[in-house]
Parts: sequence; C-alpha cells; structure tokens
Amino acid sequence: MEPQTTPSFPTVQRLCSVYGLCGALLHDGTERVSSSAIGQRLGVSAFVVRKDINWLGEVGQVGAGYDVATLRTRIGEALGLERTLRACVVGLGKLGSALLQHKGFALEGYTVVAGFDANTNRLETMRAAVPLYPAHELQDVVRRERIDTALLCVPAESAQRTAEALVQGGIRSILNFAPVVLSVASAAVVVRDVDIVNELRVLSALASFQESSGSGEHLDKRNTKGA
Amino acid sequence: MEPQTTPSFPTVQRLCSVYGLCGALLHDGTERVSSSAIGQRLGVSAFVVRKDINWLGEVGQVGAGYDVATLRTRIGEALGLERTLRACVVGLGKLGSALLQHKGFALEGYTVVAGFDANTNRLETMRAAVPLYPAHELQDVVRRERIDTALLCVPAESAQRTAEALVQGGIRSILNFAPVVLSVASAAVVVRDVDIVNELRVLSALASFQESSGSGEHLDKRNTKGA
DNA sequence: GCGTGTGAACTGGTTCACAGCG
DNA sequence: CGCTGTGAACCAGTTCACACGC
Repeated sequence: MEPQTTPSFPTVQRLCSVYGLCGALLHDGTERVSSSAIGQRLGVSAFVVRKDINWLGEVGQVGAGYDVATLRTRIGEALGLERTLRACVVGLGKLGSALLQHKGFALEGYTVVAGFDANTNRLETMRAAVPLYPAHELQDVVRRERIDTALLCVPAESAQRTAEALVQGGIRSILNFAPVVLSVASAAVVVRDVDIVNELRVLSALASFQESSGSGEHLDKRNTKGA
Repeated sequence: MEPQTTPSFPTVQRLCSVYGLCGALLHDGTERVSSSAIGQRLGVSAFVVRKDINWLGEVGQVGAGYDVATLRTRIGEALGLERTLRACVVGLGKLGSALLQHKGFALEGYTVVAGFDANTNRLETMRAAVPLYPAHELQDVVRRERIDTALLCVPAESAQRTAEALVQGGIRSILNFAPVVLSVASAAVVVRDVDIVNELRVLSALASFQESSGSGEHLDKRNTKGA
C-alpha cells in the first residue's frame, strides 16, 4: 500500500519529471504510455523508468504500458505532490519579479501568496497580484501567512541571513537561486540550490571537453540533477 | 600536464563550484583554503573535494592547504573556463528578459551579444543593451555572430523546434529553461536542462518525506546537480 | 510478441585509512 | 601535528536478463 522505503534521490527527481510528463500527455489526450516512450521523452533508459515506477508498487498493465492518468495520480500520492503549497518570492530583482509574475505555478501545486524586498522604493513602484512586504517583516509574515516554501532570489551576500529569517518564521522548504550554498541548521527544512551561473560554467566545461575529444566521446551531458 | 581522463560528471560540477568559490574568496582577500573549508562551504565532504582537486594533478602544499589563486587558475585551465564565450538569450518573456538584463555574466566568462523573440511587437518596445532580432533570423544571426551558447527561454511548445534552429546555426551549447527535455541529434552540441517547475516538485516531494519521517531521517536533500 | 515486474550482476562514485611532507 | 595525496574497501544506482500476463 504505502511506500516501504524512501526512494533514492535520483528516483525522486525522475518520478517528478514523469509526473510532469503525464500532465503534458493528458493535455494532449494521450491515454496510455510505455516505459520506453517515457524514457525517450526524459532522456533516460526504459530500465530505470520501470524501476522507478515500480517503487510505487504495481501500476502498469503488463502487456500494454501504463494508464497516464493513473500513473500521474499514483506518483502524486506517493511523493505528496497533490496538495497545494503556499509560496513566496524573496528578493524582487530581475529574477524574483519574473518568478512572481509567472503564471503556471498555480497549475503545478503552488500558490504564490507574497513577495518581499529590502528596497521599499521598489515595493511602491511595482505592480503585483499579491501583497508585497518589506524584508524586515519576512519572519512575521511567513509565520502569519503559514507560508510553506520560499523562492529565494536575493543577492549572494544576503542569502544566508535571509534564509535564517525564513527558518525562524517556520518555513518548510527553500529553493535558493543565490550563488551560494545555504547552510541551514534545522533538519526540518529542505533546501535546494539552483545556481544558474554555475550551470553556465558546467556547460562551458562540457563544451570544452567536447571540443578537445575530437567529436567523439560522451560524458553523459544531460543530467538535470539539482539545477 | 594535461588531464589524462575526463572526470566524472559530478566531479565537473563540483570543480565548477569550487572555481566560483575561489572567485568569492579572492574577492574577500582570502589567500589560502583547506579542503575541509571548501567542503563546508559547498556542502560536501572534504574527501571528495580532495579527490576532485587531485584530478588536476598536485596543486596544494601538503601541510597548508591550497593557494586560492592558483587553485582557481588550475581549475579554469583544466575545464576550459578561462575563455569568454558569446551567448544569446532566446525567448524574451519574463525569464528571458531577466537573464538578458542580468549583469554579472560578463564577470563569469560570458558576453551576451543578442536577444531573440517571435513577438516583433515586444522587440520594438523593449530596451536592451544588445541587438534584438526576430525569431526567424535565429539561425542566420547565430552563424554570423559566431554565437557559442544559447539561453533558451521559449515556451515548452517551441523549445524543440527552436533548439533545432540553433543547432542548424552552429551553436555549441544550450542551457534550456523550457520544461521539456531537448533531444538534439548532433553530438557536437552540449545541452543542459534547468527545469524550475520540476525543482519545485522535487522540493515538495522531499518536504513530504521529511514530514512523514517524523523529523528524523535524511535523504541527502541538497544536491545541486543540473537544476 | 509486446511490455511490465524483478532478482542478480555490474559499474563507478564515495568513503575511509593511512602514508608523507611541511 | 595539520592537511594533502592516494590506493583499497564499500555501497548505491544502473544495467541486464528473464519470467509472466495480456
């Protein structure tokens, strides 16, 4: 019935991708899908797809692949993706504003309920669909509004300090876009770092190897693990 | 002298992070650093840091850690991060505009030289420091301007099609922000997918496990692999 | 026969222990 | 005595092969 063991981290990642893919497939009206088809769309082997899905228990019809709707539901239940979490955006620079205005989180289990910035000037001139608050109210508002998740888009210098305020406010998870690795004391808070600049470095490095290995070689490339 | 074997993917990622960290340390005026200090800042063990750095050959002074400047240079040389690549932003929606205006790529080995969008209206009303072009000129401009890298910020539906145009234009690497996995035929092109919505799902799943495992347990969390 | 479910082998990345130099 | 460099043990995830149901 319920998942016996917590799955490995890569498995969680891939199941989340499969969940998203199922959404897209449903949107297109596709009702059934095979492990190899999923693998192709996700750039992984059919083996791992089956292993991952199998962690959920038996889901597919043996000769005929998986029912897309069922698969999606089962993954959603097992990973706790069905609920809607309350999110906020902290730091309303270029990236923060973009995320704040992004429609589509709503469809994916998140409601953005607040924005924060240290620059009160910016708060006054910005138009937004949700309430904006000055940074010093961060902790209180997070607690009062029962915010689950923060999208942290502040400069590197203030990232650690801001994260600590979020934790004090009782946040449950943080998606960190600042180019530092946060160190959060509380084990009750989940943190994930998405460092775009570092992604560019990785890309540059891979391209560099690519060039020097005379058009042959392969080093997996891909790999969407952790931003 | 030169790297014998291509390092594993996780090693490349971490070395890129170390490279970035060295930059920050130099900025602070720190001249020497130990593997354990690096490990702490990056959220990994000192063992892996040493193993990774050791792939470069001997770098540190045995009793006294690493010289930050030397370390940075060695990593830069080995991974090909010293050169400056020419980049463009494709798709000037919220995220694309934010990236286009982001200062700081310049400091990290990238020059943004062009922007593209299918909406000509948007091109006219936008102010930007670099030339903007309509989407149908993508392939030609990429070739003419010798653009190495594309930051792909178009909607999911057009991502695959756009990527193919980029490849036709002779692009070397693509950082894809669209929530699909690109399938690129040419082995000469490096692709990396950064799916923010999927990161949110992963975060949600991890938080869910976190809750159900009664404040104990640990599932590595962290892990910045690939976004 | 196609395609899932799954135990067994395998690969390679991480962890550890310790040698050696400042 | 601290901290790097590195070979050996360990372990986890992936790959493979095959049984079984439609």
